[in-house]
Amino acid sequence: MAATVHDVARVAGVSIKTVSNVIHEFPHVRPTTRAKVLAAIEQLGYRPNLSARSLRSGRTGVIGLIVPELRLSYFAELTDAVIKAAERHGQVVLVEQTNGDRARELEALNSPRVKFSDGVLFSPLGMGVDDVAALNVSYPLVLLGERIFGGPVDHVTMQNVQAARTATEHLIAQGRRRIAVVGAHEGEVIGSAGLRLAGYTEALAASGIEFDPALIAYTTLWHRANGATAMREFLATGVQFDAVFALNDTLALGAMRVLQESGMRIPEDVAVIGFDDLDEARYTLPALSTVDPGRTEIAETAVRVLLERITGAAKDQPPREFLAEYSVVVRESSALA
Amino acid sequence: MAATVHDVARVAGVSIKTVSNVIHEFPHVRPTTRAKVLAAIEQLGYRPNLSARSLRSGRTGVIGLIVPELRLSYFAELTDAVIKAAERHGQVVLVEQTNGDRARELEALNSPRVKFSDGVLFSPLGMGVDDVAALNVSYPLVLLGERIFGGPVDHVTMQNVQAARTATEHLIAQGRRRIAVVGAHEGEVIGSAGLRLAGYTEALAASGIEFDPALIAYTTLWHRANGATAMREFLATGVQFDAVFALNDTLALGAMRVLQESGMRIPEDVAVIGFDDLDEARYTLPALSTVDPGRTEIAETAVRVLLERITGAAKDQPPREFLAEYSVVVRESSALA
DNA sequence: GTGAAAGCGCTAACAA
DNA sequence: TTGTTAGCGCTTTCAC
Repeated sequence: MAATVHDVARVAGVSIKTVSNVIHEFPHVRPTTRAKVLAAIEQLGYRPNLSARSLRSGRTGVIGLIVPELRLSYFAELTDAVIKAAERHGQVVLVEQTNGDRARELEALNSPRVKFSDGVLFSPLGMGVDDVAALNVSYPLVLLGERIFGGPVDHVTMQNVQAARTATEHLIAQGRRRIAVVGAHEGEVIGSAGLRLAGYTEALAASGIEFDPALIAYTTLWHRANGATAMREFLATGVQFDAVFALNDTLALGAMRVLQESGMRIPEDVAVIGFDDLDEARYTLPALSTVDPGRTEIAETAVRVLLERITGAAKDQPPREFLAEYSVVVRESSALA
Repeated sequence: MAATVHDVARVAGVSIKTVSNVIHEFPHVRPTTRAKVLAAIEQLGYRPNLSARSLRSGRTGVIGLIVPELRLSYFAELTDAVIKAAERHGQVVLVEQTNGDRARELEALNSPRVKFSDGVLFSPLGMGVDDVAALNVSYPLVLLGERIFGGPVDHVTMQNVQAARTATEHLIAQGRRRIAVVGAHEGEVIGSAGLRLAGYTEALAASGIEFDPALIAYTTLWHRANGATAMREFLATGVQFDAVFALNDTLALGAMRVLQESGMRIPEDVAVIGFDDLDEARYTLPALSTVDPGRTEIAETAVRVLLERITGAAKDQPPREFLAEYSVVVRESSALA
């Protein structure tokens, strides 16, 4: 079996307290003693048992991250950023996937498995404002995304409405007037789709452009295939448009593919802009214009805020709301030379 | 503070053993007693402390996954598959990133943080055969990828040489003779790049096509930008080619973009095939032909094999090698209508 | 069918 | 400067 502090102490000829002192780099240990202990640790291949340590300390050094699916590039890149941010704080990340399914999200929140972590970052997709009560959990929880606002926990998110409005204004500034939207969710008000659509309509209104329901394509999940399907339906109906605002990059890529297949030129015939600033948006042909929603900042803020709750540093604070800075990234797909 | 078994026992008016019996669904508990205990659990919001439980049981139910970067789609999709496979076995996954950096990989193997898990799935990129000794760790470890073979641990990988050979043969069957390679690693023999290149040369030899070093592009990391750069260099040198075998899909996408920019038609002028079968390969324009290396099978096998080691079910087995089934997925980028 | 008590490996208060 | 010891919350053996 694995060596314990007792084994180390015995081999080194000291007490376990001394071993502990060495491990924790207590200042007052005689160099010779320290050397003996280190030698014993080396010899036995001793590794502290983290279960025991955390039972004692009440902390595990693990934070949970609950996301829909790593297959969705946005969440892969978010998870990447969260792991890196956590690492800077000496924390390690346990990742659970919910598939964006409401029932699984609710279950994940109550799953004892997640209790291994000191706290949880939660990015729901299926849950909505009606489920806000489910966020009342007994462990530190930080909410991500835009499904739920005004909940009982800290919330880190992006400026969806503002950013979508700026993106739309960019298209309008390019002289576009018939701007199609891909990826709306029927009847949604809160949520990425609803908020981004709101930003779009705000921009139209501010420019005196009439909102045309025929230009709004509804999809369920934001997969590439849905962007493609939505675009095929636009083309089939014969509705005229000179720009596309895809509510995320993945949809944009699917839509671009269909536009190109049909012989449309991007951006000459149709300008396209996405949302998320995925790595791949930079390398498509044409390179995809998009909105950088501040993903890295979101990850860093989320980890920092969660740790403030875990350590109690933010004990007396009411639930807080953090908004990351966004920027519109103009690339080839929306910029006439 | 959080409730413990003692609190539950007190509220229910029973002993902690009875509480434990209820939690573990021991058969011989009187229904009325059981109900009382469940009520107390509910009332107190009791959740078992997993640190204590795992200290006792020696198992955490956590498996570690060490990968280069989730930003690389291949690893995002692999991680997705691993989490899903682990979930089927009631395990949860702790993800660490190494950036593919050798030093960080070595450190991750010895990091006590990873010791929280019962065992580890390790996918190195920077380490090589010379580092095989570092795999001698004191916890269950399963190796993924193709950087190290014949190590002291179970290894789950793909049939790189065979699959690359089949992919190349597919291009040859389409009548291509000047097949460029994108993504080779200078001097590498073991590793995805080396093995896939070997499959390529095998296919050429079998068809009596001469190997032309001018057709091999070397890159460091397999990012899209490198595929693009490699292709630009090909075009600059003026070397003739009628097909491209990109050693992974991401490189293929970068290369395709440059080919299209330069006015080449895919697949008429240049056929392109990648490797990995990423989700996105299905939705590019043209849809990318690729090799499905059996990622899901790899994830499932890896989790199963690791659990066999953790539980001791495979205690007496020597290190084993598992190869997933692969298949060439022919799409538009390599198939003349 | 239920209770009492030991101990998993570690940390830290207290003693020496 | 180092040693002794009491738990952290849980499971489980052994009594009752």
